[in-house]
Amino acid sequence: MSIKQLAARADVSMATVSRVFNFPDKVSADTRQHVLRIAQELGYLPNASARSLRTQCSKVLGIVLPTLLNPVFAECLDGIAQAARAAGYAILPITTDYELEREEQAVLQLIAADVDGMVLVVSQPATSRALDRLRAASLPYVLAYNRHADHPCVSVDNETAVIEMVARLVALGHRRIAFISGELAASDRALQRQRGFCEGMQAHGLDTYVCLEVPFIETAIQDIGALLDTPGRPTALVCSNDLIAIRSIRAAHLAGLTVPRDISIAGFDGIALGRDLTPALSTITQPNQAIGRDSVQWLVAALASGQPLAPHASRLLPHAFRTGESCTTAPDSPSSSRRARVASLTSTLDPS
Amino acid sequence: MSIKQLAARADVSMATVSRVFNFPDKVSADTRQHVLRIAQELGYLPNASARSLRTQCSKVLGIVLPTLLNPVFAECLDGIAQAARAAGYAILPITTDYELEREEQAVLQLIAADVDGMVLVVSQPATSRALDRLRAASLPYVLAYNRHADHPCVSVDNETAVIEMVARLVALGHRRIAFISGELAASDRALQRQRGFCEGMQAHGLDTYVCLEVPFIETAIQDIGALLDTPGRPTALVCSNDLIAIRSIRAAHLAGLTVPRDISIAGFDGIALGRDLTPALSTITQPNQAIGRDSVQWLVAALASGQPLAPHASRLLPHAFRTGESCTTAPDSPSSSRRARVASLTSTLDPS
DNA sequence: CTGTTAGCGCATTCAT
DNA sequence: ATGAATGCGCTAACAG
Repeated sequence: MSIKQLAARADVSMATVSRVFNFPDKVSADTRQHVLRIAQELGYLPNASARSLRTQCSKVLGIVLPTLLNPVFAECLDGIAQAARAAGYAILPITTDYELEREEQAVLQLIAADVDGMVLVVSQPATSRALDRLRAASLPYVLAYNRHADHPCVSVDNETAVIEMVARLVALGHRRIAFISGELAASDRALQRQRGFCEGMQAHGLDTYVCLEVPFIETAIQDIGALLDTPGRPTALVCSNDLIAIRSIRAAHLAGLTVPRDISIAGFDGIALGRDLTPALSTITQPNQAIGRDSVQWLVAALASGQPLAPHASRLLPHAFRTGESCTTAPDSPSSSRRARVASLTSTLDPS
Repeated sequence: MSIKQLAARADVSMATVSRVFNFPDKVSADTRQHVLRIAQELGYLPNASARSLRTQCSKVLGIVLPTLLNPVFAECLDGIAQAARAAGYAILPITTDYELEREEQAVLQLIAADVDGMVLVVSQPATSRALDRLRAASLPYVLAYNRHADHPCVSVDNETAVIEMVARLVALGHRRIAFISGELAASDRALQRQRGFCEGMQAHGLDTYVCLEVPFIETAIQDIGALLDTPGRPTALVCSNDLIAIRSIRAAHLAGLTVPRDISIAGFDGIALGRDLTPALSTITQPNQAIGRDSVQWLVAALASGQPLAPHASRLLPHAFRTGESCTTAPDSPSSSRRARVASLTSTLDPS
């Protein structure tokens, strides 16, 4: 079903049909109804490829994400999809599994696919070859979760968030606090969060702290278990993301520890599932859907206005602290009375 | 950068350039190298819209899913993305939030987007208007998770799986078993699973069972809690999916019950996260990524061969039982000794 | 308000 | 092995 056939059936010109769909106002009400009726009958739908070719804009956004298996990015993609739909754009998502080579391939494929712009989550904006390609093609893009002065970014203040989380744990009496992260080289977020942890600890004069990197999910729980099996084990863990926090809770359980009675565990990301866990996950929440939504809206606005996306206009969205049940006062802390523990179970003494 | 410009720079015809990319063998090695070198320099990438328009095939697959916020579909989409990439296809995913109207809109949008075929998860294949549209457009498609004699489907045997799960729980001494599901009308899977539950219970002469529908996630935990607060409360719950199982564990916790000591809870779906939970989720696993992968491979094979997708060739992928820690012997069962309970903690007495 | 025409970038005849 | 010409379906000038 092409515009030509429809035009023939409706006994009007192709241009009129085109106007009916693109500028309804520029057509008399009569002919508009007429054309629409026949279009309905014939099941006519304007062909996107032809339109893209002609207008040089595809109404498609390329999306580059590390993975969909981490709910953080699934939630973000959900936000992206919503915003894109609202703005009349389709999305073409590609996952990279944190592999730099695939980031670059993804960008090349999306350029070839004729996308109007991209939203991407890369590992390291500073050194990304994918971004070089993007600039070479002078395609508009927004980075989500990443943060870098030379690129337009939508993210949260990872460093400050973790500094604040450390302060909360310290206020709960914790002194031996460890930081658990995935592969640090895999993302700038992980590095920012670790930096925040170190700064936060030093700010409280706690300079002998542990940072544990658990690169492989297969062995993560064992590695964390080993840390918890030491005599001077930490009384609290700050985890670089919620999935690691969940595994840490499991590691603690396998080590015979109860969360939060024996050890407090905090996450980062605010995945929705964390609310439903037992114990409910205490975590730093980012507005994942909003990060996706805002990235798209900013990109679309730039596309519409023709204005370039200015890196200095990058947005930091607010983080927050979700009071769950996985953090409470330190076991050896003076305030760690029975009353305090019971209260923690009702979520009132969580870091707040 | 168009083929014309590249041809001019390389001092060959457009046709030759086209051959270099589509039929490298039909060009002499010399000119091929020459053209490729210049293409590299100029950063030439064949334009997808133009190619689609010309060849009438876009190398894009439309994907229609209920939501990405349930890890089941995120995992499935991951499998879809992998298989599509391997076959040289891009994907255009749209989520519908279980709304029939949006299923239909999605299909129309994807038809207009010129996709070569679709993989979709619909609510009710039997009555789906979206599928009508698809047949009207005579576009190849495969249904994932759905199961219906008139459509090509890739799914698991939901009914049998739940029957078997009931048998396992009965073998563990459970008699008062309840079934918890989301909105039954929202999907054929939910109905199949419930049917399996009823059959499974009757097969053991347990005809007084409870089926609880918790349509709204906001109140789900409270609704389940109410069920658990009754005197003759169930000793085991079979949940229609893993997210509900996780919420049930929480509901049990809030009701002062410990899982699995006081109550056993089983899920359905096998989301990866379930392994890392505490207690690890006992659940019926489906091969979510494989469901996505197989759907794509079948669709792509049909596209390549021109053969239609025969509904009777629908595939049932094998389900399995993941032995977690959320199920054990019934509290009032004779075999529910201390030893049995301890063993259950080490995952050896889970339904198996 | 409506019709005619040209061309977006490419793959594919048909020549050579 | 290579080149010239055509049209996929559509929109945007321009003409009327």
